[in-house]
Amino acid sequence: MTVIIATESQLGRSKGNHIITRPSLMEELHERGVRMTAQRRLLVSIIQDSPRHLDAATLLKIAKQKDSAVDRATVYRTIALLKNLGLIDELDLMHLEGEKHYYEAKTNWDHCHIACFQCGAILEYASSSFERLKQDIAKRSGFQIRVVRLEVGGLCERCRKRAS
Amino acid sequence: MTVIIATESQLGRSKGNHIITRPSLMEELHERGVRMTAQRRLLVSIIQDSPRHLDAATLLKIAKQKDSAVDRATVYRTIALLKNLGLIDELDLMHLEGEKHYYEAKTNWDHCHIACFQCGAILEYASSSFERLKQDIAKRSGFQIRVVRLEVGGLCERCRKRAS
DNA sequence: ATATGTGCAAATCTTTTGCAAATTC
DNA sequence: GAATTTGCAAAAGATTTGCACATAT
Repeated sequence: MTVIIATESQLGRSKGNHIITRPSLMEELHERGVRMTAQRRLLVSIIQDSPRHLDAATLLKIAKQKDSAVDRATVYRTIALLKNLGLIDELDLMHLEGEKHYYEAKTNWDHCHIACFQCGAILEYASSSFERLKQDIAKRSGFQIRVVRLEVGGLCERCRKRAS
Repeated sequence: MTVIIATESQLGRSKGNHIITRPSLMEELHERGVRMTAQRRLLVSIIQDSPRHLDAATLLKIAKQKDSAVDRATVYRTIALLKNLGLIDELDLMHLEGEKHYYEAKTNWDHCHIACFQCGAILEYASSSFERLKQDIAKRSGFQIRVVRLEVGGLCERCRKRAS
């Protein structure tokens, strides 16, 4: 079971003085002159609007409800496209349910995903200390950072209390 | 506080005043009363001593050189055992070469892995800001953290300069 | 002696690919 | 019309599983 405690809705709140948003995938694609097909539009809008993290199989299932012709291969190819353009992030969510990958539209602030091994809840968390760490890493390592993935696994507050 | 940058081989140096070490897997297993077989001893010692990050197939290949009877299934079962006991960490290394997972004996300080998309170099990086972020996350989320995975992808200094 | 671990071979799950037909610009 | 994308079906890659036999305590 995947329970989402704070996702986009709450994530879009504020982080200090800053607002966390998800830039429009469609616009980004257009700006980069990417050829748009009906299926791409469909898949992209599903990813953009999904309230939960989608894996390839789920994305396919949802897409098929609108266009039964959509094929697995197209889903994977579209994911690869978006990933290579840096428009979506790939997550494992600590492999709580198998080895699949999950995807979400990139936010203007990186955030981490915290998964509860007990109940499967996923919490999203953005903080300025994360930003500071990124700066720190970039400066000291000399790397030009393109993607960051921070995932945490443990026991959520409720499960921790229940266990003890 | 000082922060160090190190590749696998250099990891084990120092982090400020602290020494980064990899506790003995064998001892940990013994302490927990885990039944030890010849193959477990072999696999565990390979993981413990490996200077690079191992994926299941590579671990199998190395193990077979010592004991040709070792089977893939045993490798996966041993990895699962160690992972569930929290004795090894699982990494993706940004999927630079396929979807496989890599494993390493846990260190007493969490560290992040930075991968160069261009040349494939992997840099390991431990810092006090990482520790601070972990504290921050634990406190704010109420989670009891068990595993942390921070992976970064980008261009290393050399590739960045070469590209421009 | 009993519980646990292992090899084998087959199955499962996720992702990728070659190619002819369809679509976009 | 040329270049790109798609469906299909097959392949590939990574990991898991059932079961009879072997091993550890």
